[in-house]
Amino acid sequence: MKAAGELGYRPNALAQGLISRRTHLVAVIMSSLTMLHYPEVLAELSHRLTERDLRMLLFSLEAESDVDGVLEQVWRHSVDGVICAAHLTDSQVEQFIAHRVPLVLYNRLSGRAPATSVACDSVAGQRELVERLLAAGHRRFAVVAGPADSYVGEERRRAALARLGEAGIATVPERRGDFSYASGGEAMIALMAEAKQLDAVVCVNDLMAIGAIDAARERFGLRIPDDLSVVGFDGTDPAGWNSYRLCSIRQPVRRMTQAAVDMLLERVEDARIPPERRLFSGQFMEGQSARLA
Amino acid sequence: MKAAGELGYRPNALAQGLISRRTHLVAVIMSSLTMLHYPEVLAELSHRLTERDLRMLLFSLEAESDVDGVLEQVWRHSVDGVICAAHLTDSQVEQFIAHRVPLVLYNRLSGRAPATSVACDSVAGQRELVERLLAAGHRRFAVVAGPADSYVGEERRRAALARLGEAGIATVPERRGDFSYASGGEAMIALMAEAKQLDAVVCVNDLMAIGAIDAARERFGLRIPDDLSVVGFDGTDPAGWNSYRLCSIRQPVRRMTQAAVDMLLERVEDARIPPERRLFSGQFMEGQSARLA
DNA sequence: CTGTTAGCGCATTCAG
DNA sequence: CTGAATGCGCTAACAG
Repeated sequence: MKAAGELGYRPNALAQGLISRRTHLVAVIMSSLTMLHYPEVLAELSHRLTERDLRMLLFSLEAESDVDGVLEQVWRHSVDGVICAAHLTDSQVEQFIAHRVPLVLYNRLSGRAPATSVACDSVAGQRELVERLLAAGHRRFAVVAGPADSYVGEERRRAALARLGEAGIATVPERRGDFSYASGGEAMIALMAEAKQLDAVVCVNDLMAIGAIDAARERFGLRIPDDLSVVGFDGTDPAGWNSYRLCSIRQPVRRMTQAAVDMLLERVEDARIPPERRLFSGQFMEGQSARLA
Repeated sequence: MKAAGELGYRPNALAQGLISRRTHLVAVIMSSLTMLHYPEVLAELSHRLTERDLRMLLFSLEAESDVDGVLEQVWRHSVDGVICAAHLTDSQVEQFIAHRVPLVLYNRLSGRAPATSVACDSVAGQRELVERLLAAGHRRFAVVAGPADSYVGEERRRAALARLGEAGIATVPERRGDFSYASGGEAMIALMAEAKQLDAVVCVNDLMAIGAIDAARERFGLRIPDDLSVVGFDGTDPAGWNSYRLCSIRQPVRRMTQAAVDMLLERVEDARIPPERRLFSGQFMEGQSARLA
């Protein structure tokens, strides 16, 4: 043992993994890495994994259709588990059970197939945002939604529309973006063309809200929040920049990633632990992009 | 073979790697994942690696001192090669040679120990920025530098000061930040306190430039670029946002990551290929944050 | 060309 | 408690 250390011996992780059936590898699957909120998630995940003596095998998807290719690699590398922040079909979720690879879904729930997941409560967060806007007297709303196939995007959109419906506001102009800055601006411009007058624009993520604000200011000379309120979602760094001071819901990324890693590791150590869903509340950030009184 | 495919057989990557000595694993080492420029690099790297049938083992550093721990893991996992965007000491670079693991440095050069690297030409880029500012008549400059131990940060800082020196401008107030938005704002405030009057602030990255602009506007009511010119470096997404339209140098991330992967793979396939340095020119982005005429 | 065997570097078992 | 044998799943070299 001492001689080993002295001459710089390192156990070979491949051989160890091959025989012990524990590779200390966790695959992380993410859709769009550049989507502003994900870098923070990734950084936190990386640290939480390292703390637990796990290594991260990162897969990012150019198109959602690449998932099968990624899963192929995942099986071959006999990872200890997978954290997935991309859309999985029921059949894909079932493959994890078949391959006996523990899975934790990040910020999304599974469909029919039950799976362990950790998520930020989009519904509660989105309702709170709308609620506050309503309380401040806003009546003419518009929504900038995400792609129809985005889980969180749709959840937030529906939550916003539902809460507006409860307040008797049934017709709400909508536009879909792709979560990007540019699409937020385009949505804003389209909405302004459609609706003569707007009080508040609800965007399902911060980046589109930022794009919307920039477009509202530049194209229409609107003052935020005096002429128009804009709210976002996620609580990313740029949301806090002076130029925006976005009213948003901050996801507790630290605790969520911690939970994801903990839940995954539990199931690595005991595969019989049943699926579990953990929902975290987001924190309301008042900012200055919405008139709230 | 057909029966194999039918019953869903997958070759075990561990066993393959153990015997063939090719794991198709590439370790990517990055310092601060949240540093705005890196998510883009990471996304590109991921795609370029996937194209070449390689998987990414991602290590992010909380502190630069973690490097040794990371390298330990790297050796154990017998990766095919490493792409490193974090600071390495000469002794660490030499360990790669000893372990016969090909290494490509990203946006940094090695010290004494020769290593393959790909980088964006900071000196040329920074000189171009300063040059244009000088040509437009700016004389009273300030510099917002990065941490003293950052390779690119120092390179850009020295390039800016050198070019200013050539123009006969010897005394330039300086502040160091940590590349973050907040530190850019703080540096701006400190510089305004020190210098009575400023024409241009040269920031060594976009994020600090954005922070500086926000602080200049909010704390001092300055109009950019009428009252003050601010330039950044990197050409990240937020630099292009309407609120900033930063004058900056865009790094050709796509080509740089492509080159990094290509150069690495060459050396995986033939370990005798000698070290090589590839320097890419950044592209000047005029933006609207600097008065250039 | 198909079928067998050795061994990659370990952990785990068993005998001594 | 120390030491030798077995096999994880594969590839490569070998024999039939």
